[in-house]
Amino acid sequence: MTVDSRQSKKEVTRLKNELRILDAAEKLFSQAGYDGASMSMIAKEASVPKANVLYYFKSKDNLYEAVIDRIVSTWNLGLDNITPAHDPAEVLYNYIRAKVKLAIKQPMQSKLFASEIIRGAPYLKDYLRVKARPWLRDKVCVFEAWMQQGKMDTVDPNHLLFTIWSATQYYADFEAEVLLVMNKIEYEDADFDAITQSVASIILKGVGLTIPDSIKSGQS
Amino acid sequence: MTVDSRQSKKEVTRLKNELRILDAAEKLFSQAGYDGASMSMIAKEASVPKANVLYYFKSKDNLYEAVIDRIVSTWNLGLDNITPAHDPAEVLYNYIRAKVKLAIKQPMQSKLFASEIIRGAPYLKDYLRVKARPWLRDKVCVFEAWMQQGKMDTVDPNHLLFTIWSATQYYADFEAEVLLVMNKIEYEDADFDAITQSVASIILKGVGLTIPDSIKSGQS
DNA sequence: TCCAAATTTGACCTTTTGGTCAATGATGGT
DNA sequence: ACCATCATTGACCAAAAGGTCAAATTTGGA
Repeated sequence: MTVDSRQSKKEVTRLKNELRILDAAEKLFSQAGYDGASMSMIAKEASVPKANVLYYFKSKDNLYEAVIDRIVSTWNLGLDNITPAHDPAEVLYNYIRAKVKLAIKQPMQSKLFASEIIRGAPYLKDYLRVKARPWLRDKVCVFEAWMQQGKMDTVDPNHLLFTIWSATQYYADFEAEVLLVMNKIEYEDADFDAITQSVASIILKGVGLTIPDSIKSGQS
Repeated sequence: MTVDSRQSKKEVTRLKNELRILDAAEKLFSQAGYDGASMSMIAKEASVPKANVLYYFKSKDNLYEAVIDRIVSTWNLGLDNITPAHDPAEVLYNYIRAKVKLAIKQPMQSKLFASEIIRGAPYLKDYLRVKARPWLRDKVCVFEAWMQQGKMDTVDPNHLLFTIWSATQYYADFEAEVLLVMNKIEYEDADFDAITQSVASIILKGVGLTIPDSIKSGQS
C-alpha cells in the first residue's frame, strides 16, 4: 500500500472513476428518484460497465448513500458563524441570495434531497437528527436574541427558517412547474436577481427588516 | 346497458373497486413515487388481485394518470372568484390557512404532486400549460390591480404566489424533515394554528398587509 | 330461464432489475 | 522479472417488474 502523500496512478484512476459514477448517479437519482434510476442507466451515463459500478459501490443502496453524503457534506451556506451581534437583515439577505443561487445553478442536489424527504427520509433520518436539528437549535437561539434586542419582529424562528428554505428550494424542486407556468425554457441571470429580490423582499419585510443597501454579492 | 339514472349493482361495485384501487395507488405512489410503487403492492394494499387492477386501469401509466387527475380535479382553494374589489389581506390569509390545512391533513396529495414535478412533470405538463398558467395569469392581474390601488406593496405577483405555495406545501412534502427537526411524531392541531399564523404573518406583512381581525375559519 | 356482456383471477409471459462470479488485464513494490 | 493485489468486464442468475390470457363466475335484461 502506498503511504506516499502523492497519489499513485491507481488512486488517481479510482478517484476519477468514483467521481464519474457519483456524478452520473446524482444526475439520474435526482431526475428519476431512487427506484426510477437503475444501475444500468447510471453505468451507461457514466460510460462504465455496470459491473464496474458495483465494484466501486457495493450495492445500489451504498451508491445512493454515497451520493447523499457527498451532497450533504458540501452544504455550508453562510449561516454558520452568526451571532446575536450580527445584523439580521444582512445575514438573512445573503442567506436567501445564496440559497436561490444554489437552487437555480444546481437544482439536482435540491431535487434529490427533496425526493429523499418525501420518501420519509430513510437515509437522511440520522443526518436530520444528529446534524440538522442541533444546527437549527443554534440558529433559533440567535434569532431569538435578535428579537429580544428588538432588531426584528417576533416570529417563531423555526417557521421562519422553514419559510426561507421552502421559498428558495422551490425554484429548484419545482423548476419544471415554475418554468412552464412562466412560459420559459430555462432560468436566466435576470431571473436569479428577480427571485432573490422578490423572496428577500417579502421575507425580510415580513419579519420587520429591510434589504440592506450594500448589495455585495453573497459568497458561494 | 342500464340507462337508468339509479346505479345498477354492477356500476356500484365497479365504482367501489375503482375507488379502493385509486386510494391504494394514491397512498403508495405518494409514499414511494411512480417507480417505487409496484402494481402488486397496490393490488395488495387494495386487497384485490393484481390482474383486477389491470382490468380496471389498463396499465400502470393509466392508473397513475387517473390518480393525478383525481387529485387535480379536487383542487379548488378559494382563490377562484377573487376580484380587485376584494380585500387582499382577507383573501390571502384564508388562502394560506386553507393550504396549510390541506398540507397537514392530506399530505399525500401534495407529496405525489411534488414527486411528479420533480420528475419533470411528464403527466402534469398539459395541466400546467392549459390550466395552471391561465389561472395564474388571472390571479396576477388581480394582484396587480390591488397594487395599483395601493392596497398592498408592489411585488412580482408570480413570485408571491410561488412563495405562498412553497411555504404551505413544505409542511406536507417535507413533513418528515419538519417533524424530525422539531422532534415531533406527528402534527397536532396547535401546529396547524402556529404554522398558519407564522406563515401568514410573514407573507402578509411582507407585502404590506396585516392579518385581518375576523379570524373566521376558512372553508375546506 | 337463458344468454350476452361484464367481472374475477390464477397461471403465465417477457423484460428488467440488482447483484454475483470467474476470467482477464493492469499496477507497483521487491 | 516476478507476483500479489487491484481493476475491468462479459456472462450469468434469481427475483420482481408490468402485462396478457383464457377459463370460470357473476350480472342483468329479455
